[in-house]
Amino acid sequence: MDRKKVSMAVVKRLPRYYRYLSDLLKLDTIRISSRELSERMGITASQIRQDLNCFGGFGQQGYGYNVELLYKEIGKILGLENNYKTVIIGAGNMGRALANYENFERRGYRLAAIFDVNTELIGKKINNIEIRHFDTIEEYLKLNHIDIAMITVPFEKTPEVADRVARAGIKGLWNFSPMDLKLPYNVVIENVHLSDGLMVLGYRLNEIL
Amino acid sequence: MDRKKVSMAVVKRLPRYYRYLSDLLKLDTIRISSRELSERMGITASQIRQDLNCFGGFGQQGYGYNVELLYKEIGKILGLENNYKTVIIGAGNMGRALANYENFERRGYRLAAIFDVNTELIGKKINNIEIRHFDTIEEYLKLNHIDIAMITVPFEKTPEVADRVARAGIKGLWNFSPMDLKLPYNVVIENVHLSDGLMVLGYRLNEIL
DNA sequence: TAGATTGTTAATCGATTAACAATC
DNA sequence: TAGATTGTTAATCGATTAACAATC
Repeated sequence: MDRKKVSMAVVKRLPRYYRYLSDLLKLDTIRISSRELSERMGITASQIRQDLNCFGGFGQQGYGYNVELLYKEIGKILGLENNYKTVIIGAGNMGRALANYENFERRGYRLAAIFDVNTELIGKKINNIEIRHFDTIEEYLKLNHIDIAMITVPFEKTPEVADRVARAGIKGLWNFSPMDLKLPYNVVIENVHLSDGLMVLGYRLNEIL
Repeated sequence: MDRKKVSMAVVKRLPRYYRYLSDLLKLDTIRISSRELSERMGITASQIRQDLNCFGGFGQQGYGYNVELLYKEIGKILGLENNYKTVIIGAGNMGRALANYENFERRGYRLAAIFDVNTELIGKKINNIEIRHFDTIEEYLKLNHIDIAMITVPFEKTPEVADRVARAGIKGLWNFSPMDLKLPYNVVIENVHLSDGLMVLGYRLNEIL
């Protein structure tokens, strides 16, 4: 894939397009114009056409976009056909929430195992996925091809856990601790900062006060 | 507060500043220059000065910024001194995760109650907060001043639940379902799209493949 | 005072929107 | 063919960075 560099602003909008197209598919919509989609999504038709054309000409003049085709193409762009395999590290409430979150599986992300240090949990299952001891993570990653680790361990443990998993050769980390995880390895990191979002809500409430 | 309109780009960076300042405070750092902070955060010093000057001149020439003062000022800007009161709706894994998330409380958000429809849960407590039946939500909101409802109910239930809570006069909604919640009331909504973040991670992994 | 660093203006860069020729 | 709508270029807008005078 040697397409020109696409800006993060565009990339961050792709999952949203994907979601709206998925909804349209469910409504058995065959085709949609950029104008129609723009009205649903509350953005400009121009932006939609610009965004999509970063990746190719998926539409047809005079017709618009075929919903199913566009949906599949965006799925490919997002790498969903790689069928990423994931593990969750930390079987606390957040880990359990993620393990039960149907949306990931629907998008092609497959959860392979859950890890924790609590010996009482080892061997039990969450959503039919076995909980293993974190001490066996290196061995597990050696034997199984895993793409992404979702890290939902307590704040203080996060750097060490991330380091061990990255060393063991994982390619992507999804970090749920309120810190900007940075590692000296060639690993893609996405940080989820839940409280940051809450504070933006707080800011907006404060504004209209 | 009649300051000029501040762009969302700036607002979204505020919680991050707040977090870094909190870390500096813990390290007993008294003062910091925009250059020093910029190196820690991986952004330009110019941007930091621009951002902060949307809200006032918190620094001092030749000195930099007093960490504690700046921390408190950003806290005020984010509305944290309003001591927002929150409720969680949906006592599933995500609801429980949020109820146990210490970071919110530390930021001044106080959880007042949890609501669910599962009668087996009613009266029990999570993190010492009582679970109440969702049917009593209107009554509860009438008797208690609540600012924000965190909605962690199943996808299909989300629009109805949001509607009821908004009608009952809540001011802010924090939505965890993978949909863009929109309501015809004067209510501030922040949507958390966890899977969107995961898909951006997937995109980035796919890029370096 | 001299050095440091802000606050702020101006320059640059990038992202969004508008416009329209190409084409289905 | 006529109408619709894309793909794409050009114009605009906004956000980031650079520069420097003000000032502690």
